[in-house]
Amino acid sequence: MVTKLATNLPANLCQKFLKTYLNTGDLESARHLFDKIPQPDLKTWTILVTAYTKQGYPEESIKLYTKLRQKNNIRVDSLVLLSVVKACAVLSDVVKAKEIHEDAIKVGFGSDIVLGNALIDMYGKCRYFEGAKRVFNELHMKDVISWTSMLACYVKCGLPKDALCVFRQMGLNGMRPNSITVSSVLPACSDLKYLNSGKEIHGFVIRNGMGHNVFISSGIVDMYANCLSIRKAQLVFDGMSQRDSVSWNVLLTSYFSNGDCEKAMNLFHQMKSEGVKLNSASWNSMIGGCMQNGRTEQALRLLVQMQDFGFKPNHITISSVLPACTDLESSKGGKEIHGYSFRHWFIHDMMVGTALVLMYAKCGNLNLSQRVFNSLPRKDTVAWNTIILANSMHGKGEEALLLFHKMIKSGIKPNSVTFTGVLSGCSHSRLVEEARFLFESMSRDHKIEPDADHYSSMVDVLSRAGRLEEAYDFIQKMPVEPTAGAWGALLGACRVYKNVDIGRIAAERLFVIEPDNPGNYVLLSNIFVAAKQWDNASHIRKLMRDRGIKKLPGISWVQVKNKIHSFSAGDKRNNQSDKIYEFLEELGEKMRRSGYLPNTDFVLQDVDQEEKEDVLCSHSEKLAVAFAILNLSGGSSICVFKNLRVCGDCHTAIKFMSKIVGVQITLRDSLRFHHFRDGFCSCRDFW
DNA sequence: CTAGGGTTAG
Repeated sequence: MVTKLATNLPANLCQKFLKTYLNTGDLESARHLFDKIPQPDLKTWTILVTAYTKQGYPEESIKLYTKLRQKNNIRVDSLVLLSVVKACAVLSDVVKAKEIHEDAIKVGFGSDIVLGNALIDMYGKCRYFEGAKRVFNELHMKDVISWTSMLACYVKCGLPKDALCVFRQMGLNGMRPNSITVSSVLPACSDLKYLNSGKEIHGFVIRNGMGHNVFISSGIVDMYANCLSIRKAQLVFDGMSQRDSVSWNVLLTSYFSNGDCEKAMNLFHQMKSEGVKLNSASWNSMIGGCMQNGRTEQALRLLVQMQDFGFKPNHITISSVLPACTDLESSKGGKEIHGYSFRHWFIHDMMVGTALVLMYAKCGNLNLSQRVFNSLPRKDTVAWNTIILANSMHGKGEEALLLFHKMIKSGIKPNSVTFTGVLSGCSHSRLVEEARFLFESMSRDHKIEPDADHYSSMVDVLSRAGRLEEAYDFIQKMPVEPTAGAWGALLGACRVYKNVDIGRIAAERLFVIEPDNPGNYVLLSNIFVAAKQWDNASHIRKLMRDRGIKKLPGISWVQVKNKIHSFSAGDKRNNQSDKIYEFLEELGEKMRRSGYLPNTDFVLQDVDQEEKEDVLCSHSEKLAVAFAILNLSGGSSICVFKNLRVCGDCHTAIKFMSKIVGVQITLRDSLRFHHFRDGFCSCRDFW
């Protein structure tokens, strides 16, 4: 009835009907009516845009606003902008944020402090501090909210130093921080581990009687846990006049981030027995804490318990527990979680989506990873970083580069992790010049100073490309202290390229930086063996014995019919062991005939040639691959996981296997994925 | 009318 009349109704009556629908929450009828109005005026548009934002449909709000902008006869005002700014903040969509900012400039928001503040907040939520800074500088007058929003923006963007700077400046400008300012600045002290600044703010809180605010006191607990000790944090917590669930959750999280899982568990029991009202966040803290401390199984058990207590896992729960599915060991639980996120529409949450992209990539399925990424409604920096990293992990350096350029083109700003991802892609695909260009463009074009990780990545790029002297030269000239990562990359390449001199230097540095890492000793010993320097090799092995360092046992595992089967070198525990060794021997014959030469440089023991070949034959990855091939039952691809780097001989052998048996073999080692197909590996033999 | 605590990437 109403919609039929709409074409004839005066504007103010239409608005009245619209409001009536909206008051009862009937967005659908409201939209229906709106669509029937021939020439809605700005006020009518604003009513609907605001309604969409308020009722939790930010996408619709922005869509409608975009439509409005296309109308040449209507100029947007600050009221409608305010609504759409809020919507954009919820979505944290930088691209849209910039467009809306442009519109706001046309309107001239400079004296509209409310719109200006909302814009700063929006940019903060989008993690785009440059935009926020521009708005902040353009504001003619600034109030506490302007300063606080700017400060919070810096914290969100990972720039705690700038946040503290804003905090000091607002004092100099005669602006008094309020309780929200204080609770926003505390995490900055926490991040920087600036105990003195933290104490200073604690003093300010006490002097101004803000100590009773739970937001603030919880922030102080967190600050002390990060900057000083969990004991001091506990003391402050004990002295708090008021505590809510969040205060308890903060302390709980602090114990976990201190690695004290036992204390955290105890605290959780205490919470239950003292009748503290548990909420989803308490369970999320427990699950997230267990995950960060490698207690995968416990996290999955808590996930079940949480539901027994009547709490539904939410998108935060899912994001934090999804990494549990990246090892095949927990793949069963992982599949359940995956199904759960589908059923509950968490797939559309950016963080869940991003965690899924990573999960699929880490499980060896780059295709699905890419598909989830493509289906993401919006892609932020973290999402792009993840897909770039996923491609790099799988040896797709060119794709990683392509994605990087796409990211820039779509208006998403790269951060330091982005460059770690692309550079690692370059190193796995031998893209030396591309990497050099990227590395130089970091500070020049993107204002990101390379850190130790980026320098290590460059060492890795040069090393894997076989430019060992250049890499060594680069290490010596780099302005930051070379990390174990840098020397490790160089040492690994020295094994591949059989360079004794540089390998020895790199290893000696590593023996100082990480004396307990057995991998370095093994690598150097392998290098000596390959160069037939038996004495040096046995010297290294003696060094290992003297220092009590044990070689980490290599373990490979593979899933066959929903069960995980794991293998160690020479393993005969599997009930198909006889068949496996028989098969490998048979296969070895065929391989030799097509040109395979066992490379005994990769054997540590002092045994004769024939025995060495036997040892090679029984490496865990070969056993797992053989087992998987024997149990293919019609399939054409297998996926094997190994805890250490793949052995060089196994790498060659598996290439032959893929050709002779005609299967696709995916092998994930500690560093990356190898995709073997028809006698070739995706890593192009630079593993 | 505008700002705050637990979650995602190495």
